[in-house]
Amino acid sequence: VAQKTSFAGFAPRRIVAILAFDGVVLGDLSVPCEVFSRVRDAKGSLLYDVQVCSAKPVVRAGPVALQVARRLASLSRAHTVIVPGVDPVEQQLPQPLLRAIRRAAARGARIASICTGAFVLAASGLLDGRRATTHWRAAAELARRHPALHVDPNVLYVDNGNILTSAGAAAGLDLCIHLVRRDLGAQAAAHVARDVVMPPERAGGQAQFIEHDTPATDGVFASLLEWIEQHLHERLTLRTLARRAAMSTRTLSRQFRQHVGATPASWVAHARVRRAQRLFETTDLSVERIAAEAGFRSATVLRARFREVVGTAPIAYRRSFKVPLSAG
DNA sequence: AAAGCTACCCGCCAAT
DNA sequence: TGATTGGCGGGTAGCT
Repeated sequence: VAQKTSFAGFAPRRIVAILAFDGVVLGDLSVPCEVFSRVRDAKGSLLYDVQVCSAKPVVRAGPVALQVARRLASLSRAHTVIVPGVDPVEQQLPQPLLRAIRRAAARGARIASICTGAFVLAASGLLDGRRATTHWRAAAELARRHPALHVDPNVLYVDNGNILTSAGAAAGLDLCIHLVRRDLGAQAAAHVARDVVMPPERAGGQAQFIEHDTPATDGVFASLLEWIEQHLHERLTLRTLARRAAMSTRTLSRQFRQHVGATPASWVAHARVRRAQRLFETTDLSVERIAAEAGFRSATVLRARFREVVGTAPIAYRRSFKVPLSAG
């Protein structure tokens, strides 16, 4: 049950506690700092109290050492706890940290992880039996180390109510905006999104974006994925791909799933949407034309698939993401 | 908008 | 003998 104690005309400033620890990813730490400390009411006063907390006064973060003023005890008053990514993910996490997270959750605080912060939440046991996401590159490892989770590498973030996880660093931004929307409504979310220069379409909804990178794969599949990219406009059936890879269709489906982590057809479908996205961003081509370029059988199919994956209509997407040509 | 069709996906199993 | 392959068939997702 979320705390919604507010008296008429007076809303308590919510405490957002951001955890720091050895190996914390600086980008993931700073994004929530930026977002939550920019949210103000109409009179201009801050609506969140951002507090960075750690188990010890100084923590190591890549090339720098961070001096952190607050200790874990501060979590006891937090409305929301943000867990940034950890690198490397294999490292031992201090028990007091995990205990503090569990205690905060048990108290009813909202817990959200960014990127590989999901490994910290998983280690605390809070994600057992739940759907979760993390950076796509780490998704398989997360699933391997914590079989009790349902890891979904294809979404921006997963909202389980009081436990949330998000994908890469950029998705952490989406997650923070999402939290603001839950607390204060769409208008406040749109306002802070504008403040950090995030496009309104992306800020506005349940859109679940796909990360654009291709997974690291060995020989045959790397070149097969490459070949797919170059032949998206053609008809790519399982049979075609299998012939290309010199395997039977059965073996291809099996190997593809094993090495790439997706089925051939769904991979091709996503690749087509990504291609369409890029064309909408960088060209003025018609929907029909882009459909053809990206290998959709019709503009209708493109609209459906695009909406399904990206969460917005193609034209609306273009309106907010079109990259302007540099003015001369 | 509904129905029929096609291609996909995956469990199963014999063959390599 | 264990691992991988590839054909088969049924259930189904997505397109026409």
